[in-house]
Amino acid sequence: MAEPATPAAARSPAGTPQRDAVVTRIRRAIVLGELRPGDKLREVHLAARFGVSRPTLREALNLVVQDGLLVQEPYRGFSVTRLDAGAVRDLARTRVPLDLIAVGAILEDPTGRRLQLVRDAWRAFDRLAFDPDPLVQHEAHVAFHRGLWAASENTALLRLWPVTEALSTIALAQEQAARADPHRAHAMHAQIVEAVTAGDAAAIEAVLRHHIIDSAEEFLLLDET
Amino acid sequence: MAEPATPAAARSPAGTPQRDAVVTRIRRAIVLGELRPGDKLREVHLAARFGVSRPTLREALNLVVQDGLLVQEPYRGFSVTRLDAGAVRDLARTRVPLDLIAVGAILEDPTGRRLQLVRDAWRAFDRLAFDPDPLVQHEAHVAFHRGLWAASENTALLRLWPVTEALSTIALAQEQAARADPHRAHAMHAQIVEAVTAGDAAAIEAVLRHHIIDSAEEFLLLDET
DNA sequence: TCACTGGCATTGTCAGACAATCTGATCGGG
DNA sequence: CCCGATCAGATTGTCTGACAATGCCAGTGA
Repeated sequence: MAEPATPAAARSPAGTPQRDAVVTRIRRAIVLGELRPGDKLREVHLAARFGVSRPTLREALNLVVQDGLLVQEPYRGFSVTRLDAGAVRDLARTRVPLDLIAVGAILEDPTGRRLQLVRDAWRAFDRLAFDPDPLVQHEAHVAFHRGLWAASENTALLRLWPVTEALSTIALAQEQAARADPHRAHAMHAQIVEAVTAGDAAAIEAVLRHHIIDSAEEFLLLDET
Repeated sequence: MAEPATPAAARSPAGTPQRDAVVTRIRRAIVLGELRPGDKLREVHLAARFGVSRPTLREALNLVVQDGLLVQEPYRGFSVTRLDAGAVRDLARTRVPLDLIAVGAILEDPTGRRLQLVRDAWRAFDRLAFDPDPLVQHEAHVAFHRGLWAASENTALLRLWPVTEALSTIALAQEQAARADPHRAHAMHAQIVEAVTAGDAAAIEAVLRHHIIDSAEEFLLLDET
């Protein structure tokens, strides 16, 4: 009553719901490795840290659960998803055909607009690929792949993207130390754009497979021996 | 080790949080056509109808949003997802390759366990395909396709399933009237199981394509003319 | 040593309230 | 008569604070 020196409502940035801001901060914490796969999340602690109430925090957590970054067990709480070696292999094997669906749609477009979208995605990535902030690097990398799917203008693919992105993010977060070399990622993406522009289906499949399977292999080497 | 003598479970299955029960009821309402694509959902009304508080209801709604059955616009509320003709076509085109990934993994398994899982899914479907309750029919149909993906033992595919299922459900709900003929679905699924058992890749792709694209066409004929 | 029974920490849920925002209808001006 | 601005009601987003349900762990007794 007479002591609300800092009312929580004072700093609500009247625009986007706070919940979405919390979602972003949770994602960031995972990408940055502050929250590691397997970590348990305690609601009161996080709510205090983010300056929101528990109901709002829970809404945010549930959102993150649904695209796979977190898992929830009833009455046991939320924890960061942990992928085993098989899951990473499955992801790699599944992503290639999905990327090929996207590329197929891009090449089917006679107007060339979709190809232009790919080039736009490339330019955006190119600008940020060597940013000093590793979070920016990660987001640029992810945005490029999302852009590839978006360029297909396939709405079903776009719906599947968040799940795919979350799984990939976890896989990367798991091997926090051996983060992918930005130069290699840049070169790989350049090859992808080049192959798509050329329209050579076989080359596209080869380079995509190389990029994705290779990333997975790198992870598997660390994880298992 | 006494049996779960939970009397409080009068309105929700033992152990599972009420929120999950609400999620199920919302899904059912959509499948049954009580909630039609495009309908707005008012929180107070639904909370009263389901006998839960608004925070709990919102948690449930957010869960359903994430796999695509609902959409949420800030300060405008939740509404049932509506797919246009292009989205349905995209979905059909995207599902075929995904199903082929599953089938590929099933055929790769030398032990035959995955094939057995397919047959299990078929048996479960066969038992319920002609149930008088249309909801049971729908769930049996969906469960068969999920079973096909599950039989691949590909965890990435399993994660993608909820999104795919939600989109398919919406597409079906949209043409509430012209519900698929259960006999045809039964025959189609029989063909799929047969082709997978035989291991004939070309035949599998043909029958899958036929089943999925055909369902989509049926929808498109109603929607567009 | 091991099964069992508490207590404690954490999650699941509720109720009511208030602020922020959207919606639709009314009203004044061109 | 038509059109845009304004205002009240309705709806969503969020908070506080509390209580119930469940899981976890330590202490107890056989």
